[in-house]
Amino acid sequence: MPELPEVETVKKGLLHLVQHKRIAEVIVRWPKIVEVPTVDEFCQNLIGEQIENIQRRGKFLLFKLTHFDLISHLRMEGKYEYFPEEELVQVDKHTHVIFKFTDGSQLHYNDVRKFGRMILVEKDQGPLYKGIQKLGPEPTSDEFDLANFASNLQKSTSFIKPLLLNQKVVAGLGNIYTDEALWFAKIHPQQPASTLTHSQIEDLREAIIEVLGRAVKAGGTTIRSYKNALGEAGAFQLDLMVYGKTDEPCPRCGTPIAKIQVGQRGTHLCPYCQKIRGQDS
DNA sequence: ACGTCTGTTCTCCT
DNA sequence: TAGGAGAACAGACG
Repeated sequence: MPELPEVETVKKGLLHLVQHKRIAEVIVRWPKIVEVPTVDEFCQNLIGEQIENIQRRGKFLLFKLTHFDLISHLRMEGKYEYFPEEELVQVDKHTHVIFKFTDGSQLHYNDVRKFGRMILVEKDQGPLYKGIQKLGPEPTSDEFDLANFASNLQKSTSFIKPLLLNQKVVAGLGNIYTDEALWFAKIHPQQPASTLTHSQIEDLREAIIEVLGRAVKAGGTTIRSYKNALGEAGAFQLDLMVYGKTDEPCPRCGTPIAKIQVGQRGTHLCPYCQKIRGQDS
């Protein structure tokens, strides 16, 4: 479930449920989920830790504990599920990490594809983790300013879509919201980033901020729906314009939405609205 | 039944 | 060093 808006929604949900709880025990059922340190250290170090706060950076969750930062990335299908009491707990084959709290409640990390990762580092060292350190600005922050964005696009030799997906120019976009933002800005995903006109760059920046902002307000988007997972249950869903709408009419002009491959990723666009129309360079 | 696709990102290679 | 392919996994779909 993880682009920026979904992760933000999970963060809020988790904060509400587990802030100030103290960890009594941790069980790791699929060791590869824990990247650093060893599974034994991971479990040992977490005992007695209290969840002071939960933050988000790009698509990373950052649990601020008493003596550590726990970094969690959901990758493709990672989910958290909360059980208020032991009697209600359900462990299935995709439950890979179990956090038991001193009050008897539990937080489970489920991940069908096992791509998600957890990293435990010393207190306040989370932002130094390599995956977080290389992230571009948050799309809502002042850092994501037009001049800087434009300069990054001009320096690139790649298509605009793969560039937006790599997290370095701006953090938090994934396959869905990149397609949506490019549609709003009327930019073809395969337009070379360095050929975008200034007006296209302005439109794109606005579209990114707008699309992600609206998705955060809506509580994210669920493509495949699962029950009971944080950030999915009961949330409003953002209405998507192009993602997953292959052959449906473009909401702007009625032309059927096309699906193509761009850099290994399925890509949805309106072939009429989104023509490659940058300047030569 | 099999090939293809999937909300991600890391490593390896050129 | 930038960027493309493949990998890490499991399941849904036609």
